[in-house]
Order: sequence, then structure tokens, then C-alpha cells
Amino acid sequence: MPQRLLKIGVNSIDVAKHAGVSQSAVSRVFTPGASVSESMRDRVMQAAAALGYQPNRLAGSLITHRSNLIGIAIAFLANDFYPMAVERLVRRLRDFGYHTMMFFDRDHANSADETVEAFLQYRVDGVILASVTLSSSWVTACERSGVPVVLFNRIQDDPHVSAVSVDNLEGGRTVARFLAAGGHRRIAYIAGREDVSTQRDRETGFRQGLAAAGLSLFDRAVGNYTVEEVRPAARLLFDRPADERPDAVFVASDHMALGVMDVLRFELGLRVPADVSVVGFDDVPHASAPSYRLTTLHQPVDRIVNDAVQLLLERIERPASAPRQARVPVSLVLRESARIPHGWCG
Amino acid sequence: MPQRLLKIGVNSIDVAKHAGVSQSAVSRVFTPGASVSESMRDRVMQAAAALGYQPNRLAGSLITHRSNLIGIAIAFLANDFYPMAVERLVRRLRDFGYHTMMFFDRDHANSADETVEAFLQYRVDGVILASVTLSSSWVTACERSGVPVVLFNRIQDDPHVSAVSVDNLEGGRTVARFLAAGGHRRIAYIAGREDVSTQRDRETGFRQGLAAAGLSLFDRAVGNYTVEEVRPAARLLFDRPADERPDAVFVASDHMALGVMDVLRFELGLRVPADVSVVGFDDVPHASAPSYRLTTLHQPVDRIVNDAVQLLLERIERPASAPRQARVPVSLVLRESARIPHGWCG
DNA sequence: ATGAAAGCGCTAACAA
DNA sequence: TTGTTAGCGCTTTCAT
Repeated sequence: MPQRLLKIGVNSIDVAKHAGVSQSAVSRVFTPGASVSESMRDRVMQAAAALGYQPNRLAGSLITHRSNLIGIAIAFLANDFYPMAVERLVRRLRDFGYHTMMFFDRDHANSADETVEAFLQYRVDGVILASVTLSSSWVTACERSGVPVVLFNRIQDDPHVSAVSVDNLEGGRTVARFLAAGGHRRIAYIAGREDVSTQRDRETGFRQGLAAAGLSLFDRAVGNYTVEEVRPAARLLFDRPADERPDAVFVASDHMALGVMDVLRFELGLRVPADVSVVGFDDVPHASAPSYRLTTLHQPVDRIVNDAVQLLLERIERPASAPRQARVPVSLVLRESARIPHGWCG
Repeated sequence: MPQRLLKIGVNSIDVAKHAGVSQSAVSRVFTPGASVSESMRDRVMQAAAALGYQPNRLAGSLITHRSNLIGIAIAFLANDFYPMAVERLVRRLRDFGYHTMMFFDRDHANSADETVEAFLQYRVDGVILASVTLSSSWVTACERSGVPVVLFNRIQDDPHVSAVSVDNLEGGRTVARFLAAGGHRRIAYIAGREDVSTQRDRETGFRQGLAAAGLSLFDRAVGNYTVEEVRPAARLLFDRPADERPDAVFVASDHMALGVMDVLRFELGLRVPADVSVVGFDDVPHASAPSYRLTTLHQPVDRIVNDAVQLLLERIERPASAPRQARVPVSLVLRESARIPHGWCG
């Protein structure tokens, strides 16, 4: 007969003995909605308190097939938009009784596999992919194991996966209309990571908007969503004689746009918006700082988060329900980094 | 006899049957360091792959008494320092095979209790408290249940709890020396949350340093570590005639210091550092932006994170080992927001 | 409303 | 090295 394992901690049996009731009574007291008398509840709670008992949710999950764990995967927090998003996601999930396991993309090749593996092994009830990296294989892996996935801030072509995203296409168009109406004629674009849907849609919409205004893109560079890479990109576009240089630029994220403004003003001695108008995307906290006053597209974080959580819970509660996509509108926030067209009202 | 529960997912028995081996053989294949033959490993892995099997770590934890889960609690991510810290903590823990459950302080009264409860119910192997809120009761609750705790970026008087922090006292002194040597005579301080050890130590050190230079604090205001509250604080100190206004200010965090610079320059029309020298604490990414160029105390995030993780793992692996405190040195980063004394070299 | 008993998926002791 | 077996701490039937 196997040797008894060293006992660790307090379990429901200990509490039951202490209270002089059955073990299942203890379980019921800690199960919301179970049928227990007042007196039973009191006795058990008292014993539990005396022993410092906390029910083991990991054990419970074995039976209920619910861990109340949600996995969140994300590339990194360096972009100011993501800390807000993550914090609110975690809080919102908690409002519904879920706890969050956090994962960041890692450098090595099979980082994604590792993460999915952890999700599956911990039997998370659902996954939110805020990651910017490609994720089709993840989604398949999770959904095949019955774990619903919601893409956060990116839409995949595949309609079989739930996703929430702002209307990047319309956002791009709005900026184009705005800059064109402002009288700009040499309008440039600085891209984010080119393998990401948000980037593609923002650019596509922007080009469409320019075309509608009878313009086309004057120039383009790539910043890959990082400040480090956006600086050289900005120099490339703007370190030129006045008449060869863009008079306006749409930058695919605020995080990059602030970096661009720094290069323009402090390295190249250009005035914003007198020499160049700059428009960003996201409306991160620093965009509104007096030092920048960046005109940008506001993403309603709360709305995106709420939609994402709702979409996920929907599929957790009714696994048979079809995945849905939610698209949230963006709005242009007028500040001082871009010339405002006369009579502009959106 | 209880009715059999609906079977969900693939378990080790299914894999065992499929591979024609015992269930424990399957378990061993997925247990690092267990003794299995090559052929056995191959057969099992093949069956597992065929069935899409992933071992259930929650079930495993019942036996091993190890969840490989670490709880991280934190107030919020709005302060730029914390996203960096959290990201690196999560990554570092993962390097050692641990996964992270994230918790944010909530508004209601028993938020802390709720969090501790969740930590205990999920049987986390350890807890990192990066939270700025008071936490003595948390620590007791966790440690009483045998869950080791490390305080991140704050030191408690109690030497019975592991903690990592920069040398806030010496940091404060350094800034005082620096500003005094720069010829400033009306030196002010803007505090963070007054119930927090980092704040207290920074201020104490600062006052000590001023005293050593034959000065005393000219004035003081409280910003509570938020941008919203630091703006009025800055106005209070600086919206005065030139000779009644501080000629230098030490702000307890960069996050606030950037807000102070904005108020000084854009609301009050003061020049930094010509009219006022500003020094911060943390060295967040935006502090080095050309728009601010904030002179500040650099916190070596990687070092703090590594120390915190090491302290935690130490206590997880040898529960009997004594808690330790680690203190990491800070260094002054000279930029342009404060006048640099002639011949200053640290 | 309560208790007895079965079993969730796994690890680890033991025997072979 | 492998299989057998006993639980880990819990939830949930079922019977009372």
C-alpha cells in the first residue's frame, strides 16, 4: 500500500470534523446557490474560520470542468495603449468572477506553442489574444480543445473566431478627409508592423480616403510600432528640403507619433503643425499632455474591453453559440498637432 | 451509485489505452525527470499527439502540492514604471516555469481580502505584492497559509517578510546633494502617496541630504503619485511671484514629474531648468524623450525584478529559509531638466 | 436539508 | 523500466 503523503494544509474534511458535520456539507456551504440551513452555514463557517480553511479551487475544477481562469496573451506592454487595455480587461473579467493568467510573447521560435500549451494544461475557460503576432494556429489549437478565443484589437479574415476591433478602415479614411480638408497636399504615412491587421486596415482606409479627396500617398515609411524604429523612419521622410518633404503625416499609433513629433521638433527644427501636421491613432494618455497635444483617433478602451469580455463569456456559457465579431467606432480628437480645417466638424 | 459525469476532453487513460500502456506510464512521460524508455516515450507521445492530449496541471497540483502559479498584485498600471516591471516579472517567472495570476486593487473596501482569498484558493506557490496599498494583513494571511510573499518596490518594517526595493533613502540624499551643489536655495518637494514606504524614504533621504548641505525644505506639496493630483500641487507651489517660488523641485515619481514640467512650462510660462530645476524618480521611458529630458534617478528594473524573483523562489524551494530583504542602488541620470553643478560627478 | 459514496485526472509509492 | 494501486480535495448524485 502506497505510503501516505505528507498532509499539507487544511481541507474540507478537517473542517467537517471540527464542525461535526459531513464533508459534503462543508462543500455546500462554499458552493454558491447550494441548499444549506442557516445553522449549518454558521457552524461550518465558524469551523472554517477557526482552521483558516480556503476551498481548493483547483480540486473543484476537476469536477466542475470550470477553472474560472482566463488566459490573456499579449506581445508586450511597451506601447502605452496596452497597459490600459490589460488592466481593464483583468478588472472586467474579475467582475464576472474570472481570474487572469498573463502571458507575453517570447523571443524564441515556439513561444506561441508554449503559451497555448500552458493555457490548455491549466484548463483556462477562455483566451483573449491581444497579441499582435500572427495567431491563426493558436486559435485552432484552442478551439479544437473547446477553449473559446477572442481576438482583441484585431480582426482575422476567418469569421469562425470571435474578435473585437475598432473600425480601423473608417479611422484611416477620417484622417485622410481631415488632412485633405486642412489643405495638405504632400501627405505621408508611417506604418506599424506590416503583418498586423490593424496596421493594414488603417493604411488601406487612409489611402481610400486620400483617393476620395483626389490625392494619393506622397510618401511612406515603416516604424513597426516601436519608438526605436520610428525615429529613423521619420528622419527618412522629413530630413529633406522644405518642398520635398511631407506637409502632413499620419502615424499608425500614438506611441510612434509622439516619437515622430520629437524628431520633427527637436532634431529637425520643424514646427508642428506650422510646418508639418501630425495625426496619430489610439489616444494614449501622453497624447493629451501639453507637450504633445496630439490630434489622434480615440479608441474607446472601455467599450472594446467590455465587448471582448462579453463575446468571450457568451461563448463560455453557451459553447454552441456562434463566434461574433464586434467593431467599435473611433472618433477623431482634435488637438494642436494638426492644422484644423475651417468649418471642420467631423 | 452516482451517475457518471459527462466525460469532457482527453485524459491520460485515453492516451494509455490508445498507446496500449498503463496510465501511469503516460503520466511519467509527461513528468520531467521520470524514468521512461525511449520506445515508451515515443509510443505515448504519438498517442498523445493523435488525441490532442494535454496533461491537466490542476489535477497534478493536487498531488504535488505545487501549482506553479504565482500571484502578482498591483494597484494599477497608470504609472509608467509598472508596466515595465510587470512585464519583466511575468517573463522572468516564466523562465523558471511559473505562470502568473494578475490582480489589480479594486475600489471597494475588501478588495485586498478578495485578492488574498483568490491566491489561497488557487493555491499559488508564491505572491509578489507590487501593490502600493498597505499590505501587512495580506502578508500575514498568505504566510500563515504557507505561501511566501515578496514585497516589490517597498520595504516593510517587519524583517519577517522578503522585500526588494531600491535605496530610496540614498536616492533622496543624492538629489538633495545634486540640487544644493547646483546652487539652488529654495528647494521644494512633491510627495507621492504618504502611506507608502517608497514615498516616505525618498522624502526622508531628501530632507537628510538638504540638512547635510545646510539647507531645509523650502516647501512641499502632495501629488499622490497621480498626474491628476500633481497638477494642482504644482500650481500651489509655483503660481507665485519669482522670489517666493521654489527654484528647484524634487518630484517623488517621474510620472508626476512629467506632469509638473507640463504645468511649469505650458501653464505658468516658466523655463526648465532656467527658472526651475526639476528632478524625478524612476527613469520611465518618457523621461528620456526630447520633450522632457528629465533628470531622474534610474531604477534598474531588471535587477529589481531578478532579485524579487530570486527571493521568492528561494522561499518556495526552501520554505524554512529566512525571508531576506534586497536593496538595489539607484543612480542619477543627468539630463536637461535640472541645472548641472560645475564639476559634478555623482 | 443532510450524509454516504463515487470519481474528476493526476502523481507517487510500491511491487514486479 | 513498467504496471498496480491509493489517494490528492473536491462536487455531485442518490438516498434519507
